[in-house]
Amino acid sequence: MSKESTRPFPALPAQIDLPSMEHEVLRRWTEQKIFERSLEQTQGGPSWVFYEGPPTANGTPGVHHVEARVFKDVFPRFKTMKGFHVDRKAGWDCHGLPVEVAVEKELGLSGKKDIEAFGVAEFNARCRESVLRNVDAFTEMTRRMGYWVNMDEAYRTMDREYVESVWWALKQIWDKGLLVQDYRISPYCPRCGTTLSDHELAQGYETVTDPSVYVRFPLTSGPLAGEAALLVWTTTPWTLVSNTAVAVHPEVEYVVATDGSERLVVAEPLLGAALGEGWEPTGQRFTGAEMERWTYRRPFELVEFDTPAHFVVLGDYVTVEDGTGLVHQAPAFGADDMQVCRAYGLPVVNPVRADGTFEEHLDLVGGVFFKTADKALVADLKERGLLFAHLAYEHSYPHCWRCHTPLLYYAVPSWYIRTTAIKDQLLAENEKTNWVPGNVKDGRYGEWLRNNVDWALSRSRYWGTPLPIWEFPDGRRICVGSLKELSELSGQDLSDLDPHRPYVDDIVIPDPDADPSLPLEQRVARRVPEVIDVWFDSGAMPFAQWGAPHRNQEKFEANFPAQYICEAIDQTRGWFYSLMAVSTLVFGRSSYENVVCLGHILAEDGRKMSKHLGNILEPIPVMDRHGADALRWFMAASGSPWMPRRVGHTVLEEIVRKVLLTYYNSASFFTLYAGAGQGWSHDRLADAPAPKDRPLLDRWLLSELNSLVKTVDDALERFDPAIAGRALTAFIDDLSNWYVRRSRRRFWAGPDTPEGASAFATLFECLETLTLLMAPIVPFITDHVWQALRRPDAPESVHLASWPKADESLIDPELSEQMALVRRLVELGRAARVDSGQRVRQPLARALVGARGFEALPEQLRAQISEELNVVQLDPLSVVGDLVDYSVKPNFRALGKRFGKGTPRVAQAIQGADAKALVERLRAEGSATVEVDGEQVVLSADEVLVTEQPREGWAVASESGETVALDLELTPELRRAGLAREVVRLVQDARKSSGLDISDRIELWWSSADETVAQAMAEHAETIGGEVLAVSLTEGPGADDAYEVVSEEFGITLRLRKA
RNA sequence: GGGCGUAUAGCUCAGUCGGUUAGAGCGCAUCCCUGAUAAGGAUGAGGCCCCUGGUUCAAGUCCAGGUACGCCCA
Repeated sequence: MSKESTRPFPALPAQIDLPSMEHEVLRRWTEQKIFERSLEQTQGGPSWVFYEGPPTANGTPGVHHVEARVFKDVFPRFKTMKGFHVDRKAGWDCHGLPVEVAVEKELGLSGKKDIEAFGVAEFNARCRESVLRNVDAFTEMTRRMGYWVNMDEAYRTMDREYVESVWWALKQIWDKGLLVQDYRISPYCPRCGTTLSDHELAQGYETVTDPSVYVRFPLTSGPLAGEAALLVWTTTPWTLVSNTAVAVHPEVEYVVATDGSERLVVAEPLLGAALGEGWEPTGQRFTGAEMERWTYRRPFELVEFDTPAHFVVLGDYVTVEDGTGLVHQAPAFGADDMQVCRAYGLPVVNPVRADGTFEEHLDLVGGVFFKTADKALVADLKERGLLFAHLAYEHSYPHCWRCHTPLLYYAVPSWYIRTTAIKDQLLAENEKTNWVPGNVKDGRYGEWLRNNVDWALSRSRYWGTPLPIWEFPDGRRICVGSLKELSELSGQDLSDLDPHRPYVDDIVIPDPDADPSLPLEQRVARRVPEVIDVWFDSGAMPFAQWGAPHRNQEKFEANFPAQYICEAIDQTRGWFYSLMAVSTLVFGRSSYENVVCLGHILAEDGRKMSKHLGNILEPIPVMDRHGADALRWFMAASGSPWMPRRVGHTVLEEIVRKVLLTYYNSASFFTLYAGAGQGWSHDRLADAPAPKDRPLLDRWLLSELNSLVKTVDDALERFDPAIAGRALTAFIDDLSNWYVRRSRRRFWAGPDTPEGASAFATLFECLETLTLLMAPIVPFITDHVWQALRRPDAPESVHLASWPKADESLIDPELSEQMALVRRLVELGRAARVDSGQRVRQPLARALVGARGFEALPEQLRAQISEELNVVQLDPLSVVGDLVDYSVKPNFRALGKRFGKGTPRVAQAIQGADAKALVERLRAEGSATVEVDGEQVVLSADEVLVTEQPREGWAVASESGETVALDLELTPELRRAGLAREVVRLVQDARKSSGLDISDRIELWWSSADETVAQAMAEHAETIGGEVLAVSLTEGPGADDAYEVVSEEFGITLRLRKA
């Protein structure tokens, strides 16, 4: 026997302050380097790759950040316990507009002009600083919540090595011809001369009145050429100058209508709304598809078109909500227009200059501000007889949030990645991906992929990865894949260059073949001004986190692809997409196999958390109040993680009480008794009876435990910790509120008795395994409990231990069923007790039970019922014979299988049969016949549900065909036994309130004027003495210094003192 | 406007393969326990399973349509 195995069993005090326990555990993890050791320990094992989706280091972390971080922690811990090596490299997303906006606010700047006046170098330095500040806040939260991730070697998307990797990837895409420049329609403020982000756009909607004009476009080809005109509606007459086409919906029906003098084409559903009174359909009708490529005469001949245009095109986005169902197309001023016209190879004609005015040379509108031009244009249309109607139209139109200038949707040259070229590949990669929950794959994400549009990559901003494209004055372009390459091209050593603006903008690439007599500017390539979409940064993380391929190429290869990633649902079009797209573009395959997407976290009031609403829950204060474990359990195992969930103090308190403290109290109970008296130690496990030789209660718990291991393991393998959590909660409840409660006496008896030996072994084994199973979800409390419970040769931390395996031989479904019946019967008995007004301490003579399976219950299980209900005898209801009423119901589940359509008739026959006769035959012969439509049908016992109830004189409770009836007749003997129980309780109370230790022996005196009490005391002296650890039990007043209890209710005075 | 999701007790949520007495926790009411005890437990009340239609011997569960809400996108 080793020295350590004889140590007194360490106690877990009944009271525990969870947050301070967690701080202590955190300290120990750091001191003993538990995380590092868990990685070393699995070094040789198979690797399981996890990618950290970098949180945007913008703003401080909120509880919603805890959600994904819990999931990012639970599965790596689980896999680690299973022997996998799970490298966990943290990362921070550093670039992007939100960072810029925050810094702008800090500096009191407003817009790009301000930033440039302030200086891009200084501005970007401030952005970097802001990011670092927030990284610190995230680091602290991450540590506090127990998320094990290597933050010392975190990747940062703003680091030189990272940017270089991104450049490399862009060059791969460039080399494949998929990185191209094209127009992009962006909201644009002509006064500020800048495009606006979606976020800025949302702030600037104002209600304005615009002209609403209906214009005739006379047809020049097709069946209606020269006879009719298309009627087109627009609220932006100034765009008619650039009219390029007219879009119709392919499936909408268009009709020709006439007022007797002219013919117009409109969508049928809008006929009345667009034309008003006096117009009749001519009967001619066409689907949109039939009208494709009909040509028409354009409204204005002010600008040149170098390619054929001005015909009908098909667009799915056309609606018949308002207007005429025929939509004027000006691709320079509308995203839909751009997309539709591009598909027809139509040109992008844009006569509006960057300041919002029309080009000077144009007739009618030259030099006029775009909005101001409406008036002259409408007047001209009217004069030429093209204007059909002119109304005022009030609607909400975006304005610049800064200067209130109406915005222009404007074609701005922009860089795109032609993801549409790899769409099929993306769909194929998605097919191979395991999505949790599964519906995202074909739903939200699949839908997004199927409607894939090219990735608009460039941003006209400052704080981002600069687009590494250099351009010569003659238009030749070079895409640069590394600083080394840039050094070679530029002829200077740039290995220390900060690859951000403005420094990178200063690097020029000389043209070796250029005529040296030209001015310098004409002989060098300069970088294009844009930076790239931050989503590309994060999508590049599989290789960029290692700086690959410029460095650590082998690390990248060993960690690609990932087995697991996880973020909230809003990342479907964000990181989930960029990660898959970048890898598919560069390597031809996706970079992840399993992806879990979580629902959002809401405030307790069901709304989004926002400063404005004042319903924000700060993560660290929450964890310091309820504990990180409670928050982790909530995130992992409460409700359904795929759905939006509300978090607040109430739910967390419930988790603490219901799950964490119940678990902890069971462990604390165990250590209390294991440390009492002679004590229990791990070497006793070897002496304990084999599981199959233990009492049924123990075998039941071990059966439940091993089922639990299977359930939890299976659930975690399927990335569903909520299922695991529910099973764990149920087991904890079984353990605490049935096993421990029913076994108290055996623990009290100590580990030296045969029953005690089993009880200690069983409870220890269950707590040990339960602790392992809970460890990935609630790593603090489990490691704390582990310290008290662990065997001498067990690892120092539960997180260094191995995941348990289920012992299937201990799973006994029949026993499980039987115990479930026992517990249902106990509940019925308790209900009957409550009805009868007889408290449980008063023994009753007997209970009668009517329930399927009752007669087959082993004696040990019946004893559980009679002890729990405190009845002397337990009998089947049938013993009272004629005093029982029977009722029968059809068991549809069983009947349905056999009779199908005939089920209702058989069911009716059962309900109509003589219940008593039917039951008696079923009991006697195992089958019975009923008549159905003149035929005899033989029924088996399980096709009929029997309920039996005694007629009178009993306290009865009955549910779902199961009945418990209590005999309420009290004999004097039973009353005395009840009194003895009351006395025991009084003494136990007194022991406690007089401060005695649980194993202290006492001297006990009693006196009573009641003859019945005296008789009870005499009769039950031995039992009472044993229960309360009395070395003596004497009638009389007792010692003066003894502790006294007087019970008027039972007419007895008791005195006790430590022996 | 499009896509996706959700709707079950006052509240938050489970509900397996479709089976006829739909569950849990919180809250509420009434109690119990008092050697796990600043805890714990029992019992009870409380249901248009969103609506309409369909499939089926049988629908909270499957199908279609609608309504409401949420998210993403326009």
